[in-house]
Amino acid sequence: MVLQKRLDYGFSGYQVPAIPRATRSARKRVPFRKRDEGSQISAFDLLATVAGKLLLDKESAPALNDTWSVEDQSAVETNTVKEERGDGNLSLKLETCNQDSADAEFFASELVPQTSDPKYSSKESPSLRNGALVATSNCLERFDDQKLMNGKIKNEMGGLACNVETGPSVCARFGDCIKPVSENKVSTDEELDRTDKVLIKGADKCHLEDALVSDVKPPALVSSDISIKARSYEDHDPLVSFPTKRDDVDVVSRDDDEKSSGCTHPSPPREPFRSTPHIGDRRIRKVLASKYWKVAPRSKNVTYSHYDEYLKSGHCNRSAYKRVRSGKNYPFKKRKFFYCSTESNSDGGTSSEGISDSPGKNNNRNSSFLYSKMHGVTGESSSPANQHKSFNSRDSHVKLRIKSFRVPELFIEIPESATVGSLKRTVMEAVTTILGDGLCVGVLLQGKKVRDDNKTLLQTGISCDNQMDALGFSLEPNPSHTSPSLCPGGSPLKLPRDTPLPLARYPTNPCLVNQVTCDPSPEPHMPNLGNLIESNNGCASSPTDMFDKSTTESKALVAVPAMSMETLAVVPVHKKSKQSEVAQRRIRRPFSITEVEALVQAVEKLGTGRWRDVKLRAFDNAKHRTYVDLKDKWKTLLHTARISPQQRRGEPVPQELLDRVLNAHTYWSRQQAKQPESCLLYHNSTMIASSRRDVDEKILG
DNA sequence: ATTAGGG
DNA sequence: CCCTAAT
Repeated sequence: MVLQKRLDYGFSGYQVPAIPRATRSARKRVPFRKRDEGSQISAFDLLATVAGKLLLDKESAPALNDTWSVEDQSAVETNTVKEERGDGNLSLKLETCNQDSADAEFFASELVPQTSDPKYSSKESPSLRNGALVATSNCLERFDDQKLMNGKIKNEMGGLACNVETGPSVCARFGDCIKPVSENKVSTDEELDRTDKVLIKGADKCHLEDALVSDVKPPALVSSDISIKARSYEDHDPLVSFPTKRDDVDVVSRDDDEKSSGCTHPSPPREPFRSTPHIGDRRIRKVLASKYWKVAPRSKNVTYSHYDEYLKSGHCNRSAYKRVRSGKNYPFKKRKFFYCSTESNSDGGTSSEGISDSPGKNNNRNSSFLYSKMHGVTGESSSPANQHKSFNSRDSHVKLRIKSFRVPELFIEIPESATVGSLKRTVMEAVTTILGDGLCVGVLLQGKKVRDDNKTLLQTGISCDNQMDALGFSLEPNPSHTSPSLCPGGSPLKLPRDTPLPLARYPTNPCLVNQVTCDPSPEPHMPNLGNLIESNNGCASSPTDMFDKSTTESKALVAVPAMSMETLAVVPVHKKSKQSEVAQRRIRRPFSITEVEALVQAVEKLGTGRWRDVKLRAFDNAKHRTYVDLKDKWKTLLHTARISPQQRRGEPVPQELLDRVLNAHTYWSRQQAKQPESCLLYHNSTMIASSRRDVDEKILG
């Protein structure tokens, strides 16, 4: 609880999947901008792979690498959304808390792909340009490899799945097999061929010709046990669906419909329906985007089958998908996620941008509403929805929809004199640090943290039958990364064996932080790293075991980019803007002997119980000493005076002063019992220990 | 806003 | 130092 208070801005949610454009509008978001250095792994990727094991679209990745900045403070405070640019970059949304200690929500969402840009469609993927991205992909690849080794990976193009729980091998996969339709497979399968052609045609008609890329979604990863699919529903990219016989227009409409198919059965069956080829034209997507969100009835599985098979057949082999990763096919996945719209989505529902009208869309839209509420859930329960019960029942798999992760809170304090730009930077850095630092995933059930990683879902009580609302996930700071320096006590957190130590994400020297923030105030500031630590503690019992399985993976990922976060996540400064921000604990400022002297003197004169007067008299110009502080100090002085010298700690207080404290205390105590006003009496009778000067002064006063 | 005390 | 209840 305490922690909460300290946060000025808490990032409580990280929304992984892209939010449909329409939706976005509803929510306010603060755009983030890209950072100069491109060498680090994107936070997004980290989240996806390491921490959240979420499958994210590659598309978004590029953006993450960039630095984010808050548009402006007001936006943050007001929860205003700034429109992100259409550059296709990922945008993060920062939502501040209007209420007291409410946490701000931080969302990362991907932008709707820019359809029109040809370059993306075919070859150059933004990622390539960005070194960071490259790194990412590598990491990802590793995962892929692992999976492959495990044999669990499926080649089909599936939707992204997020395996939260079990599999060691959970990895986020980004576009596994994506190829331009035209290029890839057409030749291979005739059947498919046909389809493809059709598709292409449709595309053309739509004027989408520039980029027809069929995106194949990565198959859902199925880990042995249970896989939670973040985007189960979305598995089928709308675009994919298009293969049907419809004409151009149809294609569009289809997309919408397709979504429904998203939920697939995890492991066992690699049903054709699962894999969904995507036609990857950005434009198309864009167009379709509106529809994506809608829930579609899964009627079309059949339709896909060909396609799926085709895909399975091996068109998407590893190489293919490497390729994909590296560059090209970002486009498809995102949508999937959200077929269940979040609130925003629902809101966005309004946004049907110029999309072609495809009949039947409305239906989908409605369904999306169901989820509208979920959006806001940042806290404990991330309410995964398992909406389609029908799917669940048959296999023992629990299907979850992870709406958002709770991200560890960050405390950001900035001097009022700071510029908006610095605020932006600060937030950016804080977020980046957190996100990039490697995260653990926490599982919350009924608001309680599930600490035992070894329990099965069943044992834990997580089952399809349960209200999924009770289940939540959280992203927690990776304890291993917490810098020892942060621990005041000097007892650094234990590092888990596996963790990569070398990564020092947080500045060792707190001061650095300050520099960054430019806190004008003369007073020393302490870094507020505490919250990080605290939150860690608060989390799971042993951070280490938190994600055993994923450990390996995460390690790798984390290590790679070695984020060079020069800045600390936490930036100390003072910001008092609102009550909402809980004040940070004031820095400790031990009383100097001089101060003690002044205090004692004042108390001798004024007596205890008149702290305001004491303050005015002796500490009027010491703004950091409040009367409460003085009162507290007196309390401790008294205590110190009463204990043996050996027990005293800190800078020793002259015995003489302590004696005076004792005397004054006894005297004033007595006075209180009797009559309040006898300063003189005190002087006359008790001043033995008082110095001459004191006496004089008192008398004078 | 202060005081008094417990934490 | 913080937090609160009680003034």
